[in-house]
Amino acid sequence: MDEHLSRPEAHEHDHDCGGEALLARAERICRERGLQYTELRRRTLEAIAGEGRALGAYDIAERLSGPGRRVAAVSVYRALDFLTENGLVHRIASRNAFVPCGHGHGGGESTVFLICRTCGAVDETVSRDIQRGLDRTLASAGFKPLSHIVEVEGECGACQGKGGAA
Amino acid sequence: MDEHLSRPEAHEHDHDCGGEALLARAERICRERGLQYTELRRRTLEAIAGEGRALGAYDIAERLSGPGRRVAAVSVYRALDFLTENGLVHRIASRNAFVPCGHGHGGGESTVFLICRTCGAVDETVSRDIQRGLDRTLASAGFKPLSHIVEVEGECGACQGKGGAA
DNA sequence: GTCGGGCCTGTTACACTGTAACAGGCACCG
DNA sequence: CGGTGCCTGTTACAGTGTAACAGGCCCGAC
Repeated sequence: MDEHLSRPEAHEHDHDCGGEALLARAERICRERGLQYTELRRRTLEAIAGEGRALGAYDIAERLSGPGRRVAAVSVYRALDFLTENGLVHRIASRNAFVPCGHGHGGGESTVFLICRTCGAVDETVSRDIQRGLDRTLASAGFKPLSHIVEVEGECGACQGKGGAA
Repeated sequence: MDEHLSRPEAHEHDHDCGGEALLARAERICRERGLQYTELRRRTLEAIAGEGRALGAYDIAERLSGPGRRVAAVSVYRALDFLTENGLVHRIASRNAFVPCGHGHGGGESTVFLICRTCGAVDETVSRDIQRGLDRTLASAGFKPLSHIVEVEGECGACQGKGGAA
């Protein structure tokens, strides 16, 4: 099932498609695992979930800061570490930025990030085909995988329609 | 002291992991394309090729510097841009580091980087299976790819044999 | 109740990564 | 000789990430 995190066509409305679900999942996971769902962590997650594109740590820090409150980037990094370890956000290595995790990764499927060069939206999808290809390649190389990243940069469907593919 | 990680006999596959062939290819490519194979570019490439693991730009700058000569990182970045554009080195996004490009990428195959968490070696391989899976996934998502990265972190065959898999 | 420990956050400092802008050198061409 | 283009040196700075220490809070042990 394709679960698209963000669709630029829903521009006027704070498209947290999956946003509410993500926050609820965060709360549940922390409760289940006996972890603390602190305000900083919640607000960090909200900042990421409320954005259709990948956010850098310093961008998040800026969003969380206000007139009376300053959040340092280092605090954001710690919150991001926590959220990443618990499968609530992903790091986009090619951008040094973070996106919400749109689903609870089952097994046997590779997560793939589709990063639009035009509008900056990051779509997360999964592919059993890629996982299978990866498994075969790794097996033939005698390599034992612990983690992997697959990131594709290009043009999303919405931006192709808007004139990019004239 | 720096650990010298090149293991001449550790690999059984055929492509040359950063030796004479790459330097010869660099010279040929520059000649063919009318580009300048300057000393800085050559030495940058040699530094990368002479290492079994990924090197950061500042590591390279340090290696190229000496008692009478200081190479700034910014110069290394420019050389790396040149080498990357001409398919002589690759950037490892998950490490912010660079490795020699082990072959002349044909079409239809995805390049995959296998990064050993134990010894730091980076192996470059290609996979038609992964490319096919990627194509299918992108087609079904309506996404037009321009570039992509696939990086796997884990344990290489040599390190598994050495007790890592105990 | 108080003490102590663990966890979280604030703060400072610093290292690493990467780019912009300008100046100088060098080759090549008119 | 002067101009042009490319490469490199240099400085400055922005962005990314981590180490180390201090303070606050909760919670269990005493």
